[in-house]
Amino acid sequence: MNKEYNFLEIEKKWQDVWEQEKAFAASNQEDGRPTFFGLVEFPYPSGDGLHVGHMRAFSGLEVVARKRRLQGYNVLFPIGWDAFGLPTENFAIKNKVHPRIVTDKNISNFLRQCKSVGFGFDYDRQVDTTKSGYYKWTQWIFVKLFEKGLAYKDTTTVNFCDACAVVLANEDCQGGQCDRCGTAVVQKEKSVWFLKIRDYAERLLQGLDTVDYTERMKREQRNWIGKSEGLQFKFAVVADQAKSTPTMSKSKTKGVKNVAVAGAPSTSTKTATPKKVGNFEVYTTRPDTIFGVSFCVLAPEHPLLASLAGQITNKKELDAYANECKKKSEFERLNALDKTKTGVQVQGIFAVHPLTKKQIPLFVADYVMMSYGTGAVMAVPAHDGRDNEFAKKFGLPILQVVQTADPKDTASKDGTLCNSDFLDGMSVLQAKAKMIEYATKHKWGKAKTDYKMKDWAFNRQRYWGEPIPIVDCPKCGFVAVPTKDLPLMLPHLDDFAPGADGQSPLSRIESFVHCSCPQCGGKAKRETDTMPQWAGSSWYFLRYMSPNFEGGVVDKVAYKKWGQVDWYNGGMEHVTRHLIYSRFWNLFLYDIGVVTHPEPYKKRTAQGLILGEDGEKMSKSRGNVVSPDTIVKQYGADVLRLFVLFIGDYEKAAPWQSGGINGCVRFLHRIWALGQNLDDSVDISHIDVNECIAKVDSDIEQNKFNTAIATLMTLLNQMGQKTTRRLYGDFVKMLYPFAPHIAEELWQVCGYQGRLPQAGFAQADYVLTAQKTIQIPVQIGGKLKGTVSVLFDSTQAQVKQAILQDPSLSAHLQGVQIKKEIFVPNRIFNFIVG
RNA sequence: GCCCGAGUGACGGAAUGGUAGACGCACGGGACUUAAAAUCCCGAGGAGGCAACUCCGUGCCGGUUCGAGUCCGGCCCCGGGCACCA
Repeated sequence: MNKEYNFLEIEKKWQDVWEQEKAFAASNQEDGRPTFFGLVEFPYPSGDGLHVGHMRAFSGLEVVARKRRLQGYNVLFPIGWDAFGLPTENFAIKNKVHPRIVTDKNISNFLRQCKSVGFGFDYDRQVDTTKSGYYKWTQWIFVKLFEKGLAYKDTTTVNFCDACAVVLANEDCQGGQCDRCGTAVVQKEKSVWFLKIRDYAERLLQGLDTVDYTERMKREQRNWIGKSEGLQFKFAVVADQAKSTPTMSKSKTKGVKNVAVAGAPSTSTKTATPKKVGNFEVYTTRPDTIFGVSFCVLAPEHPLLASLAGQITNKKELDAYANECKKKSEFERLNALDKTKTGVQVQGIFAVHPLTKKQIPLFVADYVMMSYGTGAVMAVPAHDGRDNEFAKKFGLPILQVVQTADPKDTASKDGTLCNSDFLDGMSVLQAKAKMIEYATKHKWGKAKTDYKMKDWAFNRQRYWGEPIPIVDCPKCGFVAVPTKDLPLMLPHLDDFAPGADGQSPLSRIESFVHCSCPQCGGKAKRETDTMPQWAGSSWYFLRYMSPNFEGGVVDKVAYKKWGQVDWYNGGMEHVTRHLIYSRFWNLFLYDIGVVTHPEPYKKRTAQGLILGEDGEKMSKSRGNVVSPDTIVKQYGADVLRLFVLFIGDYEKAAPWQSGGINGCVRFLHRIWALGQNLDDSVDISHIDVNECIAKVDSDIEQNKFNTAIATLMTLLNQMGQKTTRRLYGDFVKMLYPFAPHIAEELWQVCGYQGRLPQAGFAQADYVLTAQKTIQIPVQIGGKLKGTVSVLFDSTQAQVKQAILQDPSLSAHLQGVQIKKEIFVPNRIFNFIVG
């Protein structure tokens, strides 16, 4: 071999070979090989193409997949396109091109880029969520959810993005801003389809104990699900006798009994027995503090206010306050610098404490949310920061009921109960349990588990999505489109801009809207909203197993072969979005017998972002985006692949440094040059090859690609100008997962047998021809004084002898009293002196 | 406010409680060259010293240990997640 390293030529050559050979095709046949299913998040094919961040995201499992192939695995490493969604639609509207055309163009560009860096995806298994053969099954899953009562339509207050003109799920607007465009989300009353993900909250939580996700991911998901345990109970509401007339109108509230509350309220000076006019429920996680309740707070939109309008004497004032609150967007409420409590007392009625029977004032305040718990809270100002702030502002009593070691630490949960009747002296934990038991026994409350996670708002008022396969029949109500009629095709449309009135573009197509009811055959109308982008991505990993299967979501034989994803890598931003949704859908498919694993992914890791050279997140508006095309053209695919992994810790963000690329370029050139100097007479006994192989092997398994590459660089440095054929071959094998083009070429031009992936991974069975010598640090009195050169695995006596024979070291020991010797084999020798 | 993660050379980053700074970049010196680029060799945490060597060094303060970047306690700062969640 006497050729220059020409990456353009080599990379083209091997990419063609791989394509012709279908080198990365997974086999659904049973052939005795172990299987590996590696999954990367399928990209959204935007018009901007892939950026180097995608490259890094894919490169991690690409390396693992290539290594598995060397190790003889049958590898499923697929790629696909999450192609429905707003950016394409917006681009289409702006440029007056159909989203289908935009999508196809973007996909072919993404595909070109993936192939140009030599990613070993199984390109024959591509899935595209916008193809009817795919979304047929997305719709089918929705129909099943509907049939099982897990999809329902409800008119309620939902998150809405004015700029995108769509309803958003909670997961779509974390932090109060629209995920897509950053606009502050507002609350709007809408009729919306929901999926009952809350019904799965507990199982989604429990399932986390059975999977290998990083602790951080599990924590974020647990946090998002937001389980809490406490007591839910009723407060009776009585009319204020002083203000209401004896002939006051009867309450229209259901279940209200006009029965006097037993026992006169001790604080009340009124002589007449107060009339019970209603009740409301509260939820608390601190039932132990119930004796410290000095008022209650309702959310501004709490239904009690409407139902007791007759008794409430300041209804107008309350309505005005509620209107004020509505105007504030969620974003404003979260980010307001001025978070001082506001509220209005409800005049004309009082709540009755269930234990002390005292009448306590009732307030309306926007720090209580209608969407969590019962929309009403018992306020314990001594032991809750928000209640405390409110009580101070409105001059309400603050009753301490938990004594803590530090008197200032009122929120502490390690205190002892006081001023609390039969709870006095108990710990917080004991008192909680006692109170729940007491309330249950006396039938005025019950233990309750609540979750912060909300049901999944599922429809979008846009064109470029899966049509929701539901028919609204005046006689039968909502009826699902029968399976035989799926897919419900997304009709072609020339004007796909959203309606000004927040209506879906599909509602303008008469022929689509008007249909006959699948149940009674009568005239009916179709649902015209489409599904969110998360729908298609919630089950795509299943489709890869049998991408063209027409008989269902996944072919049972293929599922049996691949089952769970062995290793899924993606971004942290999807942990409380896509990852939760897809775990939910998979669990549902498990319940209806489509799949047999309750959890879709055995293991999940996340890559860090590649930041721009300025240390900021890469974005077009900042102008700091690096395109892989430029790097591939200038330095080659292998250099790019190496560099995105060498740049830093794979799981942490790292800034792009164009200067650093040179290191990877030189590395490959030096490898190439060394290949021309193979000589089996070279002594390699100074190189611990076994250790290098073991290190590269284990580093790859732990996403520590930067140190795996560093180990290869060190090994190359140690080999110097000449090395043996065997060692060089093993080096090329280890290089293969990272830089496969040059590795395949070197394997061939250096005359090794066979082809690379079949050649196996490097075997760590080198026989050390010379005994290994190591340097052991010597400490005297805890201070490092030097090192001593000894054979590996020397005994304490041997090392000590070597130290005493070393003049500079033994000089340090002259005239000192050695009290103790600490010897850690192959690590350290430490003399403790007196 | 609550919960995480991190803080190491000019820079990206390495270090099962055992020689801090692997590997790389940038840098300095040298070789090759008419010259430059490329390549190769050498150097390099800081301070002092001709030198051998000495002292100081992983955000700050304290502790445990023969020995701490690593473990513990208390801060500071940065990044992330959740957030009037009852």
